[in-house]
Amino acid sequence: MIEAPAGEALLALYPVLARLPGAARERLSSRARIVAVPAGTTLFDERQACQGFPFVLSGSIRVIKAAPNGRELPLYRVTPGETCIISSACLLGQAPYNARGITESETRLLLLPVEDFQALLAESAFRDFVFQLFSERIADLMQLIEEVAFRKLDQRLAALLLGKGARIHTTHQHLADELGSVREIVSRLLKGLAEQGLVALSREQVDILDPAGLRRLAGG
Amino acid sequence: MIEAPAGEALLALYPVLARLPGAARERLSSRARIVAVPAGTTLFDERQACQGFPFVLSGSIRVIKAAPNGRELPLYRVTPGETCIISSACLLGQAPYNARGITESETRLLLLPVEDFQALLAESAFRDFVFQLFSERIADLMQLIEEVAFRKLDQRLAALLLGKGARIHTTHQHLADELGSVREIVSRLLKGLAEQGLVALSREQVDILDPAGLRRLAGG
DNA sequence: AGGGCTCTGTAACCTTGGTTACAGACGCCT
DNA sequence: AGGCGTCTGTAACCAAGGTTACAGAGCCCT
Repeated sequence: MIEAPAGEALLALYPVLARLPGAARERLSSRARIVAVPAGTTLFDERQACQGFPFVLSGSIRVIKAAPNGRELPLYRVTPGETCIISSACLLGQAPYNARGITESETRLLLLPVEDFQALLAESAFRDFVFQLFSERIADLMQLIEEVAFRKLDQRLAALLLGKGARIHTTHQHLADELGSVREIVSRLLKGLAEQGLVALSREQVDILDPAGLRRLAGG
Repeated sequence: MIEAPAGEALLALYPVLARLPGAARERLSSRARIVAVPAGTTLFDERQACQGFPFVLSGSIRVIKAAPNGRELPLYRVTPGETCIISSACLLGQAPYNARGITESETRLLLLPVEDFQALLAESAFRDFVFQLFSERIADLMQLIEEVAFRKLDQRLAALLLGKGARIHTTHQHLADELGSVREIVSRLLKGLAEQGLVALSREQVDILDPAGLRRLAGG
């Protein structure tokens, strides 16, 4: 059973749930349970059957593809108010997961058992909601495929930096993880960017000096 | 208006349409039109608004991502009975296309105008159908991302060959196209496979000699 | 001050895959 | 037979990115 404060938060983040008929909401609140997991927890993994459908209340889930040799490629993130399309796809297609989901920070989520998710899908409002997220994510995945297949790493790095504000607090290792590459290469490329006067480097920090230049690099 | 024979074929390929209420079927058959397009026609392209939703009656559509330098990466194929998730996603998200669709052979399709597709989505049977296809394709796209990001070309080539029977009638150029690579590399790799006794090569033909060996290569 | 941790810089080297540039092979048509 | 177009083989070269292997630098803690 979900207590009032959590229920409020849930409805604020997922307004679609407020539009459900009473019975569906009853079922949701009686069957789902709230879990708090620390950062770095693996919520699901490749070839595993889907145990439940997550609504993220706080924190975020990082969904990645892991290579046999240990490298990883981030696919997307699930933040509060969003849903995880891989979970939806698995539940819909009765297929096992084909990616890994890891909490990025401490995360509170509402976990809905499989059968109840199926039941919820009978509600057209909810179905439309999931549908909408689906189509947005598809576009993201297309974008990702394009980047991985066609863009060079310096372009991808430039694009990544542009999405993070003027002063970025991070490590080279972390940037490499976000690109699915390795630390040394990112250091090399960052040095190149610095030599072109596009960024300035210091410990755990990257300052964007020339956003327009970066954009030019990223877009070519 | 769709004549009876085409209507029969449509219902046979897309049984979900037979389960629609009368009004929806009326609308479908009065508003959709049948088009026959020759092989190699570009049906839609990147950054273009979606003009209609296609049901494939015969032939097939090859959906690809095109790189600025002219190379292409196949994303998936739409064959009779399937739907094009990119089209669905565009229509749902009001976004422009982010890939290119080209007929692979002479293709007959039923083209449904945007508004009518939206209306059709109100029918839960149809929505479920699209949903299902969506989730299957998502899995395919994940697979593709994994291959492009992590697999070496010889592994991908091996996997490609395995999906085509024991005697494959094709050109190196065509195989390269399917992998998003170039002819010379495919020739080189095929030579390698032949030297390992996995395949035998002749003009426009590849014979699989050792499927188990190929599988081992593809899977590692 | 000294030890230990994380983060960064960097050089040498290797593998993969793409590019360029031909030469020959096969098949078909006239 | 001669000519042409497509398909294949192959070699030399190149660029990108990954791997290995260290050396320092900055920081925190005791």
